[in-house]
Amino acid sequence: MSSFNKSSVSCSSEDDADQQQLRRGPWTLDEDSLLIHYIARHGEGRWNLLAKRAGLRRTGKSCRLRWLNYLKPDVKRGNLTPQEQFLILELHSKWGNRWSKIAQHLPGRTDNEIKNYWRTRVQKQARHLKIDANSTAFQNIVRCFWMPRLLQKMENSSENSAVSQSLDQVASAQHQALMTLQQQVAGQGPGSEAVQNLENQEQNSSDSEHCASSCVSSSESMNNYNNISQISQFADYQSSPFQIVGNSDYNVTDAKDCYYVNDDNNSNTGCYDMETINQLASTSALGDFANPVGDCHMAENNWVGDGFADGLWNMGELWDLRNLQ
DNA sequence: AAGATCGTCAACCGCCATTAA
DNA sequence: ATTAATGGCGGTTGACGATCT
Repeated sequence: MSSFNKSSVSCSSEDDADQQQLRRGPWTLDEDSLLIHYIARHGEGRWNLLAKRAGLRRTGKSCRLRWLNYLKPDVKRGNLTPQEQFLILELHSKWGNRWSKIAQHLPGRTDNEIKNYWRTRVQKQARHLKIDANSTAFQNIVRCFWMPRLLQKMENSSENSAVSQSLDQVASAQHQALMTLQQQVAGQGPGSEAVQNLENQEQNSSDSEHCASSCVSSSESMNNYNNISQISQFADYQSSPFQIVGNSDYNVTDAKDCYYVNDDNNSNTGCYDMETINQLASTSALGDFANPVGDCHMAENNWVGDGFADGLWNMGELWDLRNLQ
């Protein structure tokens, strides 16, 4: 932490003297307490002034950051749920590194946290695969492997692990699925478009529902959302987590933290939130979605876990897959 | 057991947009 | 209209604990 405690050159002016006294680095409990109590009494804003009046030898920016990212009461801590991870992946595919915008759709999560998640978990996988995290190939891998796994995980958790598969079954299913994938990919031309081709092949399949259940594809992911919406049609509309609304973009309402998702073709717009996704995961219909059958069928429960790096990508097998590209 | 390496995440930095004077 | 202050955002850094060798 020594690098944070640089002392500035002494100066006669008052401002510079203040600067010299500014603290950096990790916040102490006392500082946290000062900030919390001051904001409780006077509210947020005017951060530079706040810092001075609260007796904090910190920059206004530092105070703001500490409050927004850590001290604010509604800041959620702990591991991101599969639902949250799913949303991050989906929203990032749509908006890119617009962390703040993405964070608006994950109540209690900060842009910093989401950014850290992306860099430490998602980009790491891209690095291991030696693929650019922004490449189409990687995005397709995310859609075809990661997101369905998250949905599966959501479903599994919603079932309270009542139904458990044996490890042998899981390993066998995944192995079989991978073999299928590899066969498909091997049949494609060279280059990083292999997975894309695979996905296209899926999309060109005559069985559109099968396709939808196999990949969560980005520009096409909205179609899958529509599939979810279709699924919702089977439910009682009063209690359905989806609502049809006229919004043309992702949006969030203060009242319900509800996500309005519209596809690019201006058809159905689904409104859903974390709870919604949870509910969906518990439906048998989504079960099909979350448990892809056929060409992209992967069934390893641990692919998506609290520790992403552990079993999520099954790196060796993805390596094989990548090498076939 | 100890050093090296890795992963996570809080915090900082610089830039830009907005607002107030 | 201009300028300084402030707020917000995305990128980056570095401390520290965990894991590996």
